[in-house]
Amino acid sequence: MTDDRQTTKERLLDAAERLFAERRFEEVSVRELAAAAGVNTAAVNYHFQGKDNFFAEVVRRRFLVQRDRTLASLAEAVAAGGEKPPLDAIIRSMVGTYLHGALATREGAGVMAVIAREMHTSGGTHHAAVFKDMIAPVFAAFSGAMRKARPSLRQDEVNWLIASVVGQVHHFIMRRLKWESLPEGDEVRAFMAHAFPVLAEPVEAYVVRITDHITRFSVAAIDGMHPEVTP
Amino acid sequence: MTDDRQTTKERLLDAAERLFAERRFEEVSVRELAAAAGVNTAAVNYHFQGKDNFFAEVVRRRFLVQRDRTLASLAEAVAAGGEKPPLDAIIRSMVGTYLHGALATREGAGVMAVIAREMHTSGGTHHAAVFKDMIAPVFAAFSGAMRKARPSLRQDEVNWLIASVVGQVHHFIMRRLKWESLPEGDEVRAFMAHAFPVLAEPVEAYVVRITDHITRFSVAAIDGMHPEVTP
DNA sequence: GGCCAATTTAAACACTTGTTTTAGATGCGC
DNA sequence: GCGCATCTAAAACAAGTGTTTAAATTGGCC
Repeated sequence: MTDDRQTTKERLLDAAERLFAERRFEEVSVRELAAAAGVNTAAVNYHFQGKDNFFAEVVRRRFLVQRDRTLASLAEAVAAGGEKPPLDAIIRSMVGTYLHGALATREGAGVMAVIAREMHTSGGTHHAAVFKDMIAPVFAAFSGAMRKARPSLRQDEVNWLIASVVGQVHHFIMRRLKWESLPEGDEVRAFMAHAFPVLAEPVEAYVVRITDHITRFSVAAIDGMHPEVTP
Repeated sequence: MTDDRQTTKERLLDAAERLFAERRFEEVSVRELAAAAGVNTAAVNYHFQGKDNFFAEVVRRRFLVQRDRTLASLAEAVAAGGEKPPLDAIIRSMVGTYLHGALATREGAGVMAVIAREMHTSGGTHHAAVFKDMIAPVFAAFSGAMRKARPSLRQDEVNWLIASVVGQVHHFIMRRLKWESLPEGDEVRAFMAHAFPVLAEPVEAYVVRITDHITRFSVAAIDGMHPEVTP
């Protein structure tokens, strides 16, 4: 091999991360993965014993990093807030790191997009692992932080609120990904950009702007639905 | 043919509506569609000139009905409110009919699920038509109604608010569809039902409950972000 | 250098996909 | 009954899938 700076295994994982970011599992063929990595087709099966395992490995390699980043950011926001951290900071932390991880970071982008997509599908072998290792811990941490910020909230109320926040986050992630996937002259793309000029801005600006909107929208909603009893 | 109560064309359309409701376009094969309809495989190509056209026909047959139902419900809510219809009624109408159409009606369920899914994918030939005929008019009507209810809102502000509402709606639709697609003993399913007991209830109850939550959440958010100037 | 295991390669395999072909059945006006 | 257009049927087609095979190459170690 002329370029020995990476092993075949690593080249495959990197190429897969890139391809799976923009197309779903079934839409990317093994031959295409191998070609993008510049390796032989059979390498996928030799090193990973099948496409399924390979995909699982691609996801697993990155998403724990992203999860820990999210948890760390949340923990920081909680710690900075003292005994009763501000709700605003908690939601902003969650939404911000999630959006950033899903759209702006080169490393995590693929995986987060995968998760956001797989969340919305029946899913094969992977979904149990993704749920247990990624979604459940983040959900638990988010939930705990919110109850610290608003101790009067019941657990089931918190669950509803989180669902509304996550729904918005996913929607804006998908909206961006869809927009990016449309060709330059597409009329739908034009329509979207007209209604949402922020789509045309660089991804970092998009993330900041969306984070701000979701945070303010959600905090206002929570304060309105569950007003704090001011002594 | 022994059962002449439906033509081959109609049987195909009905079967397709059913199958496309739970699996995406590429996941359902022509052979399977034909088998489910009890017709020959080649019938799809004979009557519809290809799988793509067939799919487009399946969607088009129903989604205009759903669109008109949504617009009618919204128009009614606006009309009932007089000069300045209550925001609550408008959002409840939109969210309610959308959720109901997507989850509870046997006829529209498939198509709405398709749209909710296709909204979040690159999409092939269909997406332009879906956007122009379905999403754009509904968006315009929703947007107009909201500006009637809150005349002080600018158009771009309304767009942001609608995005947050729609994001929630899609999320709760997908959550239900995902839950229904999971097998009885699945641990993810158990986790979801534990955090959201309403998932275990009949779909009508689910729709009502979700509609209420999204409406109250969103109205509180809008009132909090853009308080009305009370003279 | 020579051996052996690990890796890479090109080819083939078994299977599924959407579509086309070719022949046959059916229904209807005359 | 005949003729004709419509429809259906089974089979074949070409292309693509994930995977396996079997030979070739590589790289380290004695």
